[in-house]
Amino acid sequence: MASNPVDKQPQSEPFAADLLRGHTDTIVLGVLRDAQRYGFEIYKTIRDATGGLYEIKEATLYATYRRLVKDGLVEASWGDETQGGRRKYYRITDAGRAVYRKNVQDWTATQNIINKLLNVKGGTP
Amino acid sequence: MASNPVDKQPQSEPFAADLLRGHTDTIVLGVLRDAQRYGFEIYKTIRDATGGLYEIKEATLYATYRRLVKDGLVEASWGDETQGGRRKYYRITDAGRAVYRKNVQDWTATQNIINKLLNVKGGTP
DNA sequence: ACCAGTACTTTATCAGATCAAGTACTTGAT
DNA sequence: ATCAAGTACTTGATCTGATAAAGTACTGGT
Repeated sequence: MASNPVDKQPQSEPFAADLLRGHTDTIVLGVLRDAQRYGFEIYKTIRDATGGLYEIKEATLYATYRRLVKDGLVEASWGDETQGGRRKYYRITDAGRAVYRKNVQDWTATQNIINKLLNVKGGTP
Repeated sequence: MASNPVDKQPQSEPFAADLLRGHTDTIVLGVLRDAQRYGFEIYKTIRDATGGLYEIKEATLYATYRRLVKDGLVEASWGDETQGGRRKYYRITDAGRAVYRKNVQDWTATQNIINKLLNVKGGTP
């Protein structure tokens, strides 16, 4: 009677972000490369950049911001929205740019490694 | 005086495997696609496939095997090395192949997403 | 006998992502 | 005026997966 529990296949459920684990810092640094942005703006930028296909959760991002600030890769300061609606702005530092460049390289290497490993075809031919 | 603490740059330290977090299962499934293998063999295959550049730690892999077996994606059985030197062999199941295919697709999508996000150039041009 | 390598295992720990909830303000609809 | 929804930020608890560190047990070379 088709009691098959494999039923929902929502075609494009928001991505398992765990696949990106370790890359969030780099993604945020990338978004900050050319302009300062406030936290929620970064969140929306990432969310919208993939048409909602992929989303990094707010909690994840705000934790990331804290980490990046602690490590000196970005600087933070409150905007002067005097009439309410506070926004905390983030700017990338020189150290942040250096780390960003390195991480992009590592990411390229990682892609190559995984692509290679996923093609491992068994013994020597 | 060059008291710069940025000194060591070992050219190619074994990779930060955390960059692959979430992909280990898929990599192992990939190695098992065409033949059954024992645990340590999988470990060496992965280690050697990248010339030692990248290594998934034994503890990580054995934990992965357990998880894959629990989820029915691989089957395990002891080899009949009667004179000692026990080896536990792993075989991919049909469910495992299905998951592998799906994961490879997800991985491709993930690459596209990250590559896109790392190129986010700011506002509309 | 000893050491290095093969082969498997367990326990504890850590970082990063997420859940769930909360605070506070603004704007649009009724 | 009030209410819901969106903007914007924050916190604490929890989960997963990777790792360190240690151990067991066997084999082959010196």
